[in-house]
Amino acid sequence: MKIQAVKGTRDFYPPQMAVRNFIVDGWKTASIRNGFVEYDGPIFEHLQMYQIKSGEEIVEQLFNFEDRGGRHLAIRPEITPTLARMVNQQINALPRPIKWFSVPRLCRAERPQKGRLREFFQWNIDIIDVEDVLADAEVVYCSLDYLRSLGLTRNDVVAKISSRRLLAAVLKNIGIPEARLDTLYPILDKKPKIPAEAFVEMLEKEIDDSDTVGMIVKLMDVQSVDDIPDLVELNDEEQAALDELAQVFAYLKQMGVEEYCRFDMGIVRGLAYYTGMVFEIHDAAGELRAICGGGRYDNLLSDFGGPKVTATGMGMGDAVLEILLREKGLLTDESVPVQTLDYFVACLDADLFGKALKVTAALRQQGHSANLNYKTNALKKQMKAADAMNAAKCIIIGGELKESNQLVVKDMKTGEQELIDAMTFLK
RNA sequence: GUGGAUGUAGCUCAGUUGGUUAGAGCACUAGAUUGUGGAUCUAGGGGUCGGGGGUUCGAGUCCCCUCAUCCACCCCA
Repeated sequence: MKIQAVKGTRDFYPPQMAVRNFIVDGWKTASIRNGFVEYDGPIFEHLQMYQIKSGEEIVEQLFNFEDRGGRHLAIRPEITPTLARMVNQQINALPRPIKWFSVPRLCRAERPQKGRLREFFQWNIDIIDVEDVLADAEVVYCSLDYLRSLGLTRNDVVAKISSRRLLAAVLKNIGIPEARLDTLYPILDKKPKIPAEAFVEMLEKEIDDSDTVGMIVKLMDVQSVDDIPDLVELNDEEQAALDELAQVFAYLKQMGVEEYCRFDMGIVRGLAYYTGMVFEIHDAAGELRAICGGGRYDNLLSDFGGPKVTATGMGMGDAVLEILLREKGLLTDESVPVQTLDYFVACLDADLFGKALKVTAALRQQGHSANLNYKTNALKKQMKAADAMNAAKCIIIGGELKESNQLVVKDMKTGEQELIDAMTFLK
């Protein structure tokens, strides 16, 4: 009976683990560089927690189960609800603003596809209790900061930024009732992914008035924030939303990443809970799924039973990122840092094996990484083993130990070797 | 849930109009070489040809079913 890995999961053999660590370590380093501190929660939560934000239907997309106490639980498909729960629990004790990051392992019961798996890692950063759009700009900046640190340039990636608040205000202004907005968002979100005619067709199904449909199409094609006043007469709410978005861009310019950023009315995000700036970072060619996405969600904490505290954040999965980095030649199996060994201890004579063990243990005791062959076979074999483990130095225990209590220490890189008194290692 | 493609060794793949005991390269193990690593050469281990059924004297090859994987759709927190 041969059992294989579960659909949509990956095995991380040492080479793949090195790649994963490369990505995850980069995320953590970028987070810390940008002033975020790490948190984590349990990998399963009450099923109900995911229904608050995403509705009843979400259940079929989750791995859920009942525990022996009859609790309905689910493996986490995202960490934002956990974050909301944790922050709410200690809201009065936490120093503000809260800038937290996490790299949770998540599971979703979806059909696997390119860049989309059933188990994956996702870098999350969130800033809580900062009303100023500076927090939104910081989230975008931090995402770009990481991508830039990998060697991706403005020719490789683009941050597409828009505003839910602006979109809602404009739609209301052209006569869309507020209650219709939530059904419209997923359609608008699709616009960049489908042909223009299909987009119009979908809109016409929802909206009877063809003038309104035409206006929406025009709006969605707007290339710059400055063009919006030409299309609609701005009311106070629209003006405020527009100013706010302009401020996001102003901050990003001050931080020197404006050439990565672009206004894009087509960035809507399917979910209802976004309240302000929304953004996605895509590969410049637009061939892959979004590398990351996020935005402001000022109502989430109160939806989870907490006080009304503002929040903004982003999530970046490892799957699309890895595909992009490999395509760009910024990640190969050879380019990833490999695990190395400080000392490999080779033993030439079975009689001396006890000494070899002693030296190895002493090296470990001193804080070095050290390893040895379990069999005393040909030196050639042992050198090969040392090489395979990326040993920096190889200690050879042979006749010199018997004759003058000395060991051969070979530098594996230069090939040079010297005789050193055994006591140097054994003390 | 829908559609398409693909399943032969750990990996990448060959395998003729159906014909005897299923092959190569890489990887792995050992040896050439009992005191010196990445190379070379030699040898070895490793396969119920995804699984089941059918056609046939005979199936890796043809037919049916099934399972799995990948890709696209749906969805995408």
